[in-house]
Amino acid sequence: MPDPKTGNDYDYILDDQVGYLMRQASQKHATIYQSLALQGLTATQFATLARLHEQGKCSQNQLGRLASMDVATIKGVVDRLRKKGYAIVEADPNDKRRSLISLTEQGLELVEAMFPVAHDITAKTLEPLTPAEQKKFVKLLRKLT
Amino acid sequence: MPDPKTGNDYDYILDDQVGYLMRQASQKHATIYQSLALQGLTATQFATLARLHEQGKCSQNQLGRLASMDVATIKGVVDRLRKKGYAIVEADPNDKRRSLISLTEQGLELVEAMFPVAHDITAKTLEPLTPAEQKKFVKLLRKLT
DNA sequence: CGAATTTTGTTCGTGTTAGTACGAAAGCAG
DNA sequence: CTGCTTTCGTACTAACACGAACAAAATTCG
Repeated sequence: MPDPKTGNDYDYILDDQVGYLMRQASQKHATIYQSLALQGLTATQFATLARLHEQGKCSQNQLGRLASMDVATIKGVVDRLRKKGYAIVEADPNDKRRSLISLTEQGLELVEAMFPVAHDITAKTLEPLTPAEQKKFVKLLRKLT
Repeated sequence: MPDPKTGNDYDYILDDQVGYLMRQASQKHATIYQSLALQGLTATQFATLARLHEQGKCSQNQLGRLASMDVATIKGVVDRLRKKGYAIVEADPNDKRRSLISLTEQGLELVEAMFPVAHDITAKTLEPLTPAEQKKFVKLLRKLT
C-alpha cells in the first residue's frame, strides 16, 4: 500500500512474487538437470525426444505444439538434435510445406535411457518437499499452465 | 516401471514432470507480464530495478547476486537498462575492479510506477488458484529455491 | 471449375535471458 | 613480492518469443 507520507512508496517484496520465485526454482532445477542428464541433453531437448517417442514421426510445427515450444524455438531444438544424430528431418511427400521429424536409432536409445534419469531429476528437484507437499505442488502447478 | 515384456519401456509421463510444468507456467506468466508491463520492461529488468530501488547504488556483481542472476546475465541486463536510460554505470573510486550501478531519475519513476502493476501481474498469474491455494503454492515454491 | 482469400508450415532476423569458459585487471593475504 | 580471490569483460552456445517473409495447402466465392 502507498505510504501516506510520500505517496510514492509501495509495499512491494520482490521475494514474494511468483515470477521471481519460479525463475529461481527453474534455475535450481536446471542445475540439477545438467548434472544428471545423459550426453549433455538439455531439458527442452529431452522433452522434444520424449514427445517424438510418444507420437512417432510428425511435422516440426506439430512437434512444437506438443512440446509447448514456439515455432522458432522448436526449429533450433530440432536443428541441434539432428546435428547430434538423435533426430532425422525429411520432406513430407504429401505436403510440401511440411518437414517430418523422427527419432534415429541413437535417439531412441538415448530417450529410453533418459527416462529413469528424468525421474531421478524430478525427485531430486522436489526433494525439499514432503511426499504430500510434492503431490500438492504438482497439482497446483498444473492448474497454472 | 519397466515393462516386463520388453524391458525397455518405462512409465514416463512428460506432463507430470515438474521441470516441464514449470516451463509451461513460466511461459504463461511471461505472456501476462509483457501484456501489462510498462515501457516493455521484462521481468528480469524489473527485478533488477526493484533491487536497485531497495539497496541503492551497488556493484554489478552484487546486484547480480541480489537479483539471482549470473554475472554474464546481469551484465546484459544492466547494459540494456543503461541504454534505455533507467540505470547509470560509474567506476568505483575505491575499488577499480568494480563498477557501481544506480537508478536514474527515469528509472526511479518507472520502478515505482511498476510496483502496483507487478502486483497485478502476480495476481493474474495466480488467478486459477483459490486464495488458500495461492498461499500454499508460494510457500511450496519458496522451499524449492 | 477456377481465381481469390485464408490458413498453415517453415525460415530468418532481432532481442532477451541464461550459463560456461577464458582472460585481464585489481585487491588481498602470507 | 607471490599466489589467491574478486570483479568485470568477451565469446560461445542454448533457449525463448515475436514479427516478417515466403511457399504451399485448404477454403471460399464467383
